[in-house]
Amino acid sequence: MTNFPQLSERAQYLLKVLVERYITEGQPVGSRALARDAGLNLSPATIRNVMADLEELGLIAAPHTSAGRMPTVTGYRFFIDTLLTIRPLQQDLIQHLQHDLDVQDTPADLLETASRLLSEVTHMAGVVTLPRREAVLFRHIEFLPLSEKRILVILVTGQHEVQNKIIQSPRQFSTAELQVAANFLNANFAGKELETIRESLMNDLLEARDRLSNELVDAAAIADLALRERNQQLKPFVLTGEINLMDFSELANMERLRSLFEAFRQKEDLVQLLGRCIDTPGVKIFIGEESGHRALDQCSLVTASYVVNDRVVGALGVIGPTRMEYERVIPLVDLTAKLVGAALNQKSLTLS
Amino acid sequence: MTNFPQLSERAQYLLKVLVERYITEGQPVGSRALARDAGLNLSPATIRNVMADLEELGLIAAPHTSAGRMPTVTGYRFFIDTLLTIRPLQQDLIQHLQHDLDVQDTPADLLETASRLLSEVTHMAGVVTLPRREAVLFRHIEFLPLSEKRILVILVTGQHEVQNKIIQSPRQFSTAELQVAANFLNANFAGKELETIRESLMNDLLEARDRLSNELVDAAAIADLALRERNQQLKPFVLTGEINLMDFSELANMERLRSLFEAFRQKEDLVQLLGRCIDTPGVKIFIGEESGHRALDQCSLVTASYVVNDRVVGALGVIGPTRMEYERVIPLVDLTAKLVGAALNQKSLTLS
DNA sequence: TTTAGCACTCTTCGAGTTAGAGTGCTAACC
DNA sequence: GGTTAGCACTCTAACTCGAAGAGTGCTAAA
Repeated sequence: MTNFPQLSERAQYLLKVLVERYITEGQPVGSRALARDAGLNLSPATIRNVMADLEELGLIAAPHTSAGRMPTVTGYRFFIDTLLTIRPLQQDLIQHLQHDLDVQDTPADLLETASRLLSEVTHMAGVVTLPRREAVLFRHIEFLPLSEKRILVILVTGQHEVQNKIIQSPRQFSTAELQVAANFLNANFAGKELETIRESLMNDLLEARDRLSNELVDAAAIADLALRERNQQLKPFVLTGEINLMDFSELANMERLRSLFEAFRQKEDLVQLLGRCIDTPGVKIFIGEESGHRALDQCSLVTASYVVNDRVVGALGVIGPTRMEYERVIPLVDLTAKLVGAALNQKSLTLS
Repeated sequence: MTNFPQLSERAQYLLKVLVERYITEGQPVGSRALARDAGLNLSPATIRNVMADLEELGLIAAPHTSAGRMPTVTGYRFFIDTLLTIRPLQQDLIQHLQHDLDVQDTPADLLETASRLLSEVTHMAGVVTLPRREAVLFRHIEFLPLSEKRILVILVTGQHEVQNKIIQSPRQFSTAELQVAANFLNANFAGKELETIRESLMNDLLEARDRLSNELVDAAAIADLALRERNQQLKPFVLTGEINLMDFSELANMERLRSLFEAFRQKEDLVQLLGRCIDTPGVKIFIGEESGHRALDQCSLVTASYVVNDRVVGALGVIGPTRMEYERVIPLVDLTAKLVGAALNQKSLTLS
């Protein structure tokens, strides 16, 4: 956390007023306007002296000589860390969130809803990572024969997530054979970790191929294909409301916007950034260049990690211009993360 | 099809050259440039006379007095309908498409790939509707108990599509009970139409409640919930590469772009438009305002319907600025539609 | 029918001007 | 010492102006 002990109470207060005004107006704030807003009965000249100090410290800056001042990244940082007065969420908004995030639905739908809510409430972009699962527990598997050697695999994990893919089997299997294989896997491995299952199957296969029943060999072969490389990471997060960002004048520049959207499409930068949030619990904020990603230079990212079964497994947040109403966004992101965590908690309780 | 019999061969040829040049250059075409491009050994003055005629007929227009001419919607229409020389696709591109669209994958992934290919090859936006299924055939169902009265339903249809949702059952069921219910449904209804199954179950239930086994009553109750209202229509098409559209100067306008992207998000306009394509087989083109949707005013849409089992079930295409290389895009869309149809055909052959 | 010639129109771009906003500095004030 | 009025200064935004360039339409001649 940055600190500026050399700043007087008054200077801090004036910085706060300046940032607040800049956030609502979007225009550099001049000394006259600030004098009026502050309500301290000080003349613009006095204010100017203070502003010069603040500029000296790198907290505010002027786009050019004869314009007012606007907060720098450091200025925002200090504002958020020590000056911000969080506005509690309105009661009806809280209820709205609780209602929408409590519906009994698949995890995928829940995250989609969360992302949509974040973007709708803030008029910015909402993002939610899929929960991380170091331990993906096997719950249930189903094989359906398609034409020739193709098999439709349906895999249900302990988190009630359903994945399906088509595999090419080495030879054609009958419905009955596949049923036997699925039954075997379901009966013996429910609740075990996915990778462990594969390994153990492969070991059995190598060690004792001769002594095993044909069914078992088949089951192992298919299971190996079915459990190999899951495609989870292709869609690492849900992003909603990107186009809201077109409405902000500070982003309304084709090149900038293009590279921002390109970053959203490529996903890597955001994944990396959201990954950093998962390490630390609570709300985390990246202002402008703090993110370290060019495309996000003009943006801020307010995130919070969400917790399922006492483990931080994902992060969600809001992406918008640096000039955003942090005092509203922060509690919103915070609450949403808690609600998402709670909703997912309910879901992953049992293997009944 | 529009026709202009009053146009001389020469005038038509000049129109063609003009449109082609406008498409590649993006600038209004003047008489001097057109004279050079046409290679007819005519002076600019002569060309000007012809251009005046073309303007009279509403085929070209000038943005202002002293600029060159550019095609109107009518001009593009006439160009496409009667002047266009289709450029055959390059052999390696054809192979690329065949390869990528032939991979054995789930239908959802196939459509995703098709959309991506369309956008990547054209540097515009690609769109693919999900196949329409009047008759959704039941193939297989699976019930997994979650906490309390919640049940995870996995439904596989005849088209190898996997849907999953969570339902609230009237009372708690054991794994075994659910297994019995699923077995009953799988054994008796595979290959039947989804709605028919629901109706028949409900009828049985009403007519002969007393005489039926408890298992059957339970199975019917759960199946009713499980088969009710599928959420297919929430995602009616796959759209890719929208951000490519930001690179076109004629669309590089915040308001325009914003409303275009908004239309993409709301989906209705596009659904309606693509729906119109499903009625007629073959390639269909909407130029600018022809689409009848404000947001698409500056865009053209080149679509083709795709056919599975001799039935037109979907459409796909490319969205870009009216100024696009139709002679390349048309055969691309055409071929892609055929390949998608063929790939889906293979998949939905059997219930084995 | 084609073409050269020419007057005309319209856009684009840079230069020049002005009005306004806001600053920094200085000197006076409490 | 903190505060303030006054003032010169700077920079932007918006406007005008003029010149250059592109392209047209019309006319009259080939």
